[in-house]
Amino acid sequence: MNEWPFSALLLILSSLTFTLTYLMKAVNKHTKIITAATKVFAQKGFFNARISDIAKEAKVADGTIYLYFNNKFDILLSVFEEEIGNIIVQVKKLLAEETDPRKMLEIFATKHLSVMKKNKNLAEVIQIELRQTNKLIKDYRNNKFSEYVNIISDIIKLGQEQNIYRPDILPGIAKRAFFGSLDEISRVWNISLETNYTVEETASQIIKIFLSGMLVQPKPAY
Amino acid sequence: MNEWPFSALLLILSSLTFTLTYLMKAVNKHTKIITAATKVFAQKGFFNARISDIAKEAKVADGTIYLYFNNKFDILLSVFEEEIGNIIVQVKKLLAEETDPRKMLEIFATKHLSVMKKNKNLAEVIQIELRQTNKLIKDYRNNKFSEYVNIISDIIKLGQEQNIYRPDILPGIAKRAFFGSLDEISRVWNISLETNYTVEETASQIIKIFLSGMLVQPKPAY
DNA sequence: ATTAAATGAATGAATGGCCATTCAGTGCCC
DNA sequence: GGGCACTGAATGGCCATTCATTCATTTAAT
Repeated sequence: MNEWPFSALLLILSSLTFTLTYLMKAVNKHTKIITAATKVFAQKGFFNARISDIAKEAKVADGTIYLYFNNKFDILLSVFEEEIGNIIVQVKKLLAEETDPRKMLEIFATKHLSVMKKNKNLAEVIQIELRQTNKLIKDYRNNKFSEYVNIISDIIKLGQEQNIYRPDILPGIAKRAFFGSLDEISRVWNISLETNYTVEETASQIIKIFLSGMLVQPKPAY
Repeated sequence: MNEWPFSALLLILSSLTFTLTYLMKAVNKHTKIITAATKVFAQKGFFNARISDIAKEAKVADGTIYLYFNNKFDILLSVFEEEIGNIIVQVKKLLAEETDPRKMLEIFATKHLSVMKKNKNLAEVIQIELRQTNKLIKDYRNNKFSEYVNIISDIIKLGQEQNIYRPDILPGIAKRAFFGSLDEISRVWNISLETNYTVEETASQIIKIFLSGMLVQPKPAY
């Protein structure tokens, strides 16, 4: 009776400690492996990356990786889902504070370019490895990638409802064009050694083109 | 004296036959292997493609491939150089007959999309494998790919000289945006099973966006 | 004209290296 | 002392590349 609360406390503490330790360790290892894998995949490409490279980078044993992932391919998928998920959350948060569809597109472009410029490893994984993968998965999996790109078409539809964007623009095509532009630009940033335009300059050019077009004013009929 | 012309004829015929046979065989094998490799790479990806797959597809022995190519990677490069070279020639020929920079962009878009739609194997090799590869080669090799994309910026510069395109558009960025749009669209065509917009519809949308922008008329200041 | 080397293209089975995955073992914590 | 995360050496399969051999064609010799 006297000791019961104490031992209960101990029990709770102990279980709590255990749980925390377990989770922390698990999360840390998991995260460490994901981070390491992102880096290694980006540097060597998926097929040239060795499990032992990832293990070394993450400072775990080769075998440990198989305690957290089923196989090499599974690592790639996890890298992607996790990383693009983060970006989606960030972008949506930024967009929630803006109502002008013109500004919203600019926010998307700026965010995309700055993330890709800052995190070249991630950028390379998304641009190259993801595509490899998509090809295998095709439409079988309704992936995060679609969710990401659909943010663009949602903005365009919103702008059309507000009579800001032309109704004859097909959002399904325009979203591809817009994303493709950003993707190609960040792809080139990643492979070229030269210093480049800033994120802001580039986003501004892209917005200029997509909102107003390349023709001089006043517009000739075309 | 009597027989000389005849034997000379024979000699010519024989040497001709020899040359033709030799060349035909060589060209055929080389071409057959390239064609087979394009198909196999597109279906399985570079790293999953087996030399034996290519050999089987080309109906030659595994070893034969090494009489024409140094190694697997060399095959990939050859596939690319050869195929994109063809496209460049075709596009340049089409463009030579047009002087309006607006029409020229449309021609480029239409040609690119139709080639990529028609030849899905090639499209996949270019879109995915080439990028894999570019990453390894980086700027070490001044490749055909640059030549291809620079066609776009040349058109834009031409248009700027003629005061048709806005001078504040940076051709180096715009070319990436334009190519990226086309590339992303044809990439999606390739992985999705649904029937899509036609080449003409799509090219028209792209041109609409890049020439006049997505904003409604009259343009609000932005 | 016929036969006998010689050339070299083509073959495909064998080699050898690489590496994803496994699993028997270690040590830690309860 | 047993359960657990973790380890890393060993395994086994795969596949690019090689090379001894076959086959077809040309050249040379008689």
